[in-house]
Amino acid sequence: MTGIADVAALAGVSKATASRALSGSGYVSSAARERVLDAVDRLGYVPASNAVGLATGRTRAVGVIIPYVHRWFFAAVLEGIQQVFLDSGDDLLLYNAMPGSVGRALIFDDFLARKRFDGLVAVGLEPDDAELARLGALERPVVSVVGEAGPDVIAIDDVAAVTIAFEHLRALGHERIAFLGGGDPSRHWARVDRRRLEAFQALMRDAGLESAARHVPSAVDVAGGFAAATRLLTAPGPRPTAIIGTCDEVAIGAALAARGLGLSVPGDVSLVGIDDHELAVTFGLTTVKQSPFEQGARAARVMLERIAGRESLIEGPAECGLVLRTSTGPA
Amino acid sequence: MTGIADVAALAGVSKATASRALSGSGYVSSAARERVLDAVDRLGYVPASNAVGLATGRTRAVGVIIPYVHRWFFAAVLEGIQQVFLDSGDDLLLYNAMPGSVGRALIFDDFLARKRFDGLVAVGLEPDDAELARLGALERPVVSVVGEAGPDVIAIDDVAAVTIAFEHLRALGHERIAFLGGGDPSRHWARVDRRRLEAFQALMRDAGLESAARHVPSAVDVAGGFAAATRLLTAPGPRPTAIIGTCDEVAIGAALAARGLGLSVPGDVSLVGIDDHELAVTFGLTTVKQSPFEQGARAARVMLERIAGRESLIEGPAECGLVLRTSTGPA
DNA sequence: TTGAAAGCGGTACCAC
DNA sequence: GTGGTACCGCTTTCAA
Repeated sequence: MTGIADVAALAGVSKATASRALSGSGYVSSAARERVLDAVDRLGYVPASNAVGLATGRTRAVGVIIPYVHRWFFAAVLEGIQQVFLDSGDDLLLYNAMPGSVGRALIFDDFLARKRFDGLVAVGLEPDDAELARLGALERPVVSVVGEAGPDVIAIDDVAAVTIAFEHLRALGHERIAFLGGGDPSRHWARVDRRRLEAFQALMRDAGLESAARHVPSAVDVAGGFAAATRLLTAPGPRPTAIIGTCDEVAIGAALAARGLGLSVPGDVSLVGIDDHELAVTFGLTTVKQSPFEQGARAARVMLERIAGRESLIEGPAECGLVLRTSTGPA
Repeated sequence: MTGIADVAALAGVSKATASRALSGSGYVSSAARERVLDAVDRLGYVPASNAVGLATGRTRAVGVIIPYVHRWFFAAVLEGIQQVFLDSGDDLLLYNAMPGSVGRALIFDDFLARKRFDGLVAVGLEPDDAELARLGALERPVVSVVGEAGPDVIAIDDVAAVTIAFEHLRALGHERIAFLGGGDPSRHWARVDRRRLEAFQALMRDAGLESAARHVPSAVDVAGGFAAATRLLTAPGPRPTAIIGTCDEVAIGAALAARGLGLSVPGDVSLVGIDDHELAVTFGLTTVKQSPFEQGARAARVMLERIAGRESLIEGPAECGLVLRTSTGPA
């Protein structure tokens, strides 16, 4: 292995000078610097990161703890995070902490304790108290995307998102509106999902439409939305004229269910989601768009600030806004 | 920070003994071991991994280089890999190397060169020559899942998979069969996709059905399948009675296209995919199932062997087999 | 502006 | 069995 000693030797300087020349800190004559840099690429020298880490106390790595990777939202967040760290030069340690899994316990009990990172980005974590304590013990910055694992949180305003969907439907004249989601039996996404449900209920109440409100709990994925919508649309009594899905996957499930039942969208029932999932365009789904990729990137940038010891503020909630497609129409 | 010196002091032994007691190598009296272990959890001692790394030359981390994270297949592989490393105790470094991106170049030029891992799992990598050279320079084991970045490759046999789909359709009496995929304009998944296309063409030829074969290139996702199927099904001339999608996402796109055109599945057209995507069941898609999660897990286990210096063999291609649902029927 | 040397936190060889 | 000690490769005083 070629180390900094080799570089120093080839450049005819001491290790100390070589180190300074490379880190850019401290005085080095430009002549010396030149020779060092030259030696570096003659030898193809790459600093041993654990040696650097040992000496500086910094790891130049960031941890990302995330419940799933196979859901659209999470995958996009992860890619956004990665992109920023790719050009800050930080390595990314992945911790896939599925709620309730043994793996998750291992991560909190063992992996995080090793502190192989300078900071931790928590995505949709929804930690319990014990987990929160672990995060605190880290003594390292924690930035969250959706879910509240510390002071720095990046997420859309769920109430605002639901309000946008709701008002769009109201403007089209809908009154019998249903909400799919909230109370996912598997308890994932629980907090976000519940916030959205409560926002919906409040909105209906304030509009004097409380009795026209419907709600079917749904697992937060396509199959869940399909099942929930099937129940909703085959239930006795007047059929709702519009459905809000707690996210696009649920709304897409609802679209499939409606088609399966021979119902036309938006003729018989209008559909709105939240997300702007990659499939939303294929399904013509009207939705409240958000950008998980951008949220991940923003979280990563905030993390870089925190690691650098800067306390710059987070500038408000992440953006979201209506994207009109063909799944909504007049009541 | 509490180090091994503190543990040794509290246990009343030397650093050397403490180290031995913890690593389990070398002679330590059980009395001493007991006291050390005791000290460890009184102090909540966790070894500093970079110090360990410096001293041993091992990182206790594994890199995973993967083109995407937001596709079903890749996400599942990643989760499979993570699961195994979670209980081997190895950290997982993620390198999201999207083909053609600047990030990918950075990864190959800078990140990998740091060698912060004991081995690298390459998922669907399809590296070019320069990239392959970089991997070689790593001097660390490389295990691939789909794509050929070294001697150890875990993947299904694409020819076998296509043959299964083909023979299923033939048994139902289909002759005008189309293949969607192959020649993805974005050039991702290029090798796999092409292998499947060629297998299809050979099969049709051998069955004397060459002139009944159709082929429409498709991007390897739902939107791509939708577009390709729409073209195929609205083209002049006799309509194919069956379609093989290069993967389930493409086949699902085709299902949506068929419905959009008022065609019934499988009445007017039968559909088969490859994968058993999580949406396949919702769409009733008949498919050649494979398990990317299991492939990832297997790759991780092989990696553990290689890191340990063992040369155990890979036991043949990953499994795949037909899953019958409702998207295929008699010609 | 530069170099010697003392760590950083472990591991492992070697003598006792 | 156990302890002293020389590294692992780099950064960072401190003195020159």
